[in-house]
Amino acid sequence: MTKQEHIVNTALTLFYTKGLHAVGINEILAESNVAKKTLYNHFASKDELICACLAKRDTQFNSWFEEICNKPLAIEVAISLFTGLKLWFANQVPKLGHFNGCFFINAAAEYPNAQHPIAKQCMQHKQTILDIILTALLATPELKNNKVKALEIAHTLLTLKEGLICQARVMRNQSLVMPSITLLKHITQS
Amino acid sequence: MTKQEHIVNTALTLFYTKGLHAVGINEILAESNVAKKTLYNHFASKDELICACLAKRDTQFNSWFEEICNKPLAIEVAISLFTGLKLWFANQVPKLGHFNGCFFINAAAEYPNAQHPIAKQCMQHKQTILDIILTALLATPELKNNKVKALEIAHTLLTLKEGLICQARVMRNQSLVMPSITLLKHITQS
DNA sequence: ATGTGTGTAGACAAGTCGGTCTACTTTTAA
DNA sequence: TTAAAAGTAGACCGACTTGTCTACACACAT
Repeated sequence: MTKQEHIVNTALTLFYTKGLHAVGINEILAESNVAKKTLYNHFASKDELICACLAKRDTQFNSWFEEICNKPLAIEVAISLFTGLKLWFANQVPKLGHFNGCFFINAAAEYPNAQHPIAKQCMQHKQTILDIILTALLATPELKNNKVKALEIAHTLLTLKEGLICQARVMRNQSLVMPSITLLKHITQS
Repeated sequence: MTKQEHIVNTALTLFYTKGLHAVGINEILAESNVAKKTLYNHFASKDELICACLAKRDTQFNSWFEEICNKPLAIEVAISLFTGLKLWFANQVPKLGHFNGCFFINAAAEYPNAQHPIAKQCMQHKQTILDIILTALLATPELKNNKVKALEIAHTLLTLKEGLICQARVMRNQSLVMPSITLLKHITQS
């Protein structure tokens, strides 16, 4: 593992756990046992380091997300999506780390200016997630010839996903109810 | 308007627009034309001021939310909820100010420690919102004798609401699709 | 009129922030 | 072997942070 990767790994954990503004450069240095000069050799600024962390999390998260969406039938995509989320919320997905909400929603909350590179990267991530769901749905026999309906279902599933993540984060898993399979059937069949 | 209310109003706008960590005491003082001593006469710390802002937003938001949930039939509650959100996202609800996502989700993102007073207040807000939806549903003839189903529907509507708010915030209203009325019918009837 | 709020203006303390820079050491490759 | 590259440790800079405190002004009730 290169120094650069090591810094990003440490920084990502801290940023995701405590928030972007709450973690200072010095804390990252202390935690990763790296000299300040080394960090600034690899990243021009804190913002650039944050962007690298977002990129890393994007890769990490999407690979897991593609896995759980990869099911042959539309209803199975939906069910797998929500059982996967449930596992994540219960900290049973090691590669995603200790659950602390959506890193990109959290990051966007700290950088409200939509033109900021960090905000843009968060937008991009959400678009990618939608694409992953849509691709999975379009690969099913039920929906491969109905792009309009597939897109509509993808949007609904995405909305439920984001809603569940926020509730799991803010409510700390209390008062969290997953969509029933009956509901998912309605969504994927109607 | 008392000095205290004036300070909270100014602080709330700044906090909601720019984020909690991003806004300093001095910026609030400059914007509100108030002396530092005056602020610290009314609030013991920045955290306490933030809590006062959360409380103010809670009152403000809930009064609007109760209005839009106050419909005689379950399906109307659902439809009214999402048309209301759409108006909010489009900045057409003056009393809620310029849309910038859910203040409580944003705040919780900046204070990940669940024991922190700010995090607790965010949790409380979400519980209240669930109660408002549930109360509205239990007042309808379809659901007044079915508390279990009413609670299930309330949770689903809440999840969709949170998901839409996050998407509207992160994606800046791009790629945002409201639940279809057909879907809402399924949810409120099944 | 005389004290008691409550307000203003802003200096100040003590610490943190991101970021630069120097001096020195280790690793690596020609 | 030697020179360049990449690392360490940490002093330092200026700006900013929350919060305290002094000195003063005005309003109002006794």
